Amino acid sequence: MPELPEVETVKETLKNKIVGLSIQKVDVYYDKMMSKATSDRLVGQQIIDMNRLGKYIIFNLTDLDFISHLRMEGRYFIKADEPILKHEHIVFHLSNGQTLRYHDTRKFGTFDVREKHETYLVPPLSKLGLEPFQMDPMDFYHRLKKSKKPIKTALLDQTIVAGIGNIYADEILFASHVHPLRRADKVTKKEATWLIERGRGILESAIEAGGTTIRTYVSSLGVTGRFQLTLMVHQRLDEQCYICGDQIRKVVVGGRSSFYCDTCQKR
DNA sequence: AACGAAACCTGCGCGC
DNA sequence: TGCGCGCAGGTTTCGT
Repeated sequence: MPELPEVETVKETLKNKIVGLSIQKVDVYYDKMMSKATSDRLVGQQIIDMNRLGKYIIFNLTDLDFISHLRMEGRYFIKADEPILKHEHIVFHLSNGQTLRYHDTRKFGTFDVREKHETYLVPPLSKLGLEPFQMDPMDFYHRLKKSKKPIKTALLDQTIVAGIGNIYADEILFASHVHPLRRADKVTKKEATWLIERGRGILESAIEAGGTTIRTYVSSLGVTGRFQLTLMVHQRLDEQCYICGDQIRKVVVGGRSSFYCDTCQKR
């Protein structure tokens, strides 16, 4: 479910609530999600800081880094020590008596523990490209030049640029007037620059809005997002383009539903 | 090397 | 009311 802005919101919310606390016990209710060896390593560690790279949340612990990816539907909640709910798969017991709970309807989320010196040097984080905020537009242009994939697919490729998911990819393409099926190596320098710069703007706005886009996004602590971001194309099939009035269309690219305006976005 | 499909899971909305 | 299908904001793996 979450893309960079949502993950940033979750990370910031958690950071304000749990930094300084220690993990006293970890209960895993769905074994495939986290091995005993992994959960054992977390016990006794203090949460020193929290960071994010792309869509990964990084818990900086005393001796280790704990890396969490929410995939489609992962969420964190902080609760008192009360009965667990159906989709709560991992419960971290903290030193103030509260519990941090990992909730994931589809059980897609992943967890990794890394030695601090290797965190960014080994997968999964080592494989990530730069985020749009750090990406130089011309550097991005040259990366696109090497790819014959549709630009939509390239934007979703986390090794090319990190943090963009299906919703923001559609929005960024619309804002840059580029058709989702355009071959990546056919994107011009001007367009590559638009994709990065307008991408930054869209992601920043989304972060300011509390990381909300579609549906009832609920961040940590059960706080519902504010829905301040108006989506220009995503999920707007057959509705009118806000710019030209043409009908928004849909095409499947790389297996992902892609919404676009055939008039505003150049093929 | 490159691409799409399938896999990992569950729930929801839709048409019949 | 129930059933089957398609779909979901992600990523990896498998097969052609």
